[in-house]
Amino acid sequence: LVEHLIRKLGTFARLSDIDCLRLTEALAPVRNVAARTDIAVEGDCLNGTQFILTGWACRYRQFADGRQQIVSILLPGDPCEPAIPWQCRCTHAVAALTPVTFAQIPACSLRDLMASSPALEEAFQREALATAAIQWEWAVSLGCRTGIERLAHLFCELHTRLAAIGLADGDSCPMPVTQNDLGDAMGQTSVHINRTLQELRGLGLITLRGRRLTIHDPAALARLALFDPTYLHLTAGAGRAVAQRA
Amino acid sequence: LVEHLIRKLGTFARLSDIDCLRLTEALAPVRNVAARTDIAVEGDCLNGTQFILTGWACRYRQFADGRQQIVSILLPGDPCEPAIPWQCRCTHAVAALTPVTFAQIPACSLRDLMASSPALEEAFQREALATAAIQWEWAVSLGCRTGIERLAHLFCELHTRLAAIGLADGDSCPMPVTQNDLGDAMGQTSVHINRTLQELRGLGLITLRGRRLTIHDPAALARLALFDPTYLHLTAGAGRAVAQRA
DNA sequence: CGGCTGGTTGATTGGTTTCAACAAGCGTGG
DNA sequence: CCACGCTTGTTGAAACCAATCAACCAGCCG
Repeated sequence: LVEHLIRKLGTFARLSDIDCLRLTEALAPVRNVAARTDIAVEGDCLNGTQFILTGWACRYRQFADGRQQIVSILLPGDPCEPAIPWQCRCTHAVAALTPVTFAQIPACSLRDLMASSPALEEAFQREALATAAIQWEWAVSLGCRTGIERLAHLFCELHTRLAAIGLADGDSCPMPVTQNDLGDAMGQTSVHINRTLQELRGLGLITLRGRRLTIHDPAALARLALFDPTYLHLTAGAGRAVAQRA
Repeated sequence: LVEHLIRKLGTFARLSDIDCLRLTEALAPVRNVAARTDIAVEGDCLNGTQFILTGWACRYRQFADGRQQIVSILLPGDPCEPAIPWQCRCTHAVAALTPVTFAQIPACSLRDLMASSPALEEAFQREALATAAIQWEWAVSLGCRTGIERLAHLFCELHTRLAAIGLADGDSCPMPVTQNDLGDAMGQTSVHINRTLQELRGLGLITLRGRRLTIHDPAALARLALFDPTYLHLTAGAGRAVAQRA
């Protein structure tokens, strides 16, 4: 259950068995929620950090007029908020995209963990850096990639992130999101996502069916997407990434 | 010179005089650069964190075909990258928008600072959280705000952030960016920014002239922008913000 | 067998880009 | 001091990408 979290942190620092054990013990209340339910909402006062253990979630903002925007996609091992050992108020809601199990590390436990294990401290801090870079690149996509480039980039990124935690199967990976979700994430309508997907399929680059993505030509997809996996801060060997062969 | 940095961190934790002194001493090499020069470029290997002391900068990505996107605007007191005490590789370039003075805190000094002062540690960590939230909201703007809402939101945010470090003068603040910069930041062309600005002026909401922004109707601007300053994590009293009166 | 969600398609509308030209401000050098 | 060139801002017309609206289909589940 905590396997993916350990795997993810392990890409940022070498964790000892003790570290992993401590981490596991710190995950206080493990909870399950169904797809489409909120894990945290705007205004929540959190005294700890929630981590996604299994399933996919997203950070989003919704306006009164119905518009909504997904600003991050959270995969197993990702924290719902930056992992800092202080109580703070939630500014952007987090919702489950699929059934999700998540757990909280209370602020005090997190402080203990980081104080007692330099490796864990490093891992958390490097994770924060990687997450920030993902967020920057997300803005790049929304700001200046075309429709087809955006989608291609998202697929490259998600596949690479999944591969890093052992959840990709070669050039194939789960993609349990609706076209509506993709639209909310990429700042476009589901109608347009649909047409863009057809274009990607027509180019022979991907197959997306039954909540599963298969990338037929990783190098070409990465080229189209202007995808350079460097920003993910994945150290070599942490799973083969889409474009490392590009 | 370090006044703005201290002011900013001071909004996140109560710093003692000793903390401020130590912080000042840790800022090793202070440097000046002209506008339009790079402070860090993609691939740089940084063994410390750079902080903007005076002037404005931006984080951006540029593609071979000329497209470019500004993903963050950095104001005095802002770190160029998340402040973590580890060497890491720069994934997104940072450039000065105006003449800038900046300084580095070497990784080892940063570690010492955080180890010796819980207040500084808290301030840095809360700063990271606030920065993340700004980045999320940036994605919201790019993804689902209209042209005029985006610009209005940017002005609200920048004014509020400037006010928090004492750089706003009532409803007025510096805005030393070109329409081209605004376009690169908002994912639009400068031509369209120009027309949107005229619309904002026509509504009597703002004046933007001579690198200075004046907000005539803060409440109306915030309403138009769907601006809710909560996400900036500014504790009350840290400077009057645009929409706190909305 | 409904009813629902998610996916697909077509026609129309509209917001932005593009291209092009020109005006205004400003620093520099003749 | 003025002329020049550069950057920045402004305007207009045409082209285009994506949103909107609406209808329809497929699969799934109670």
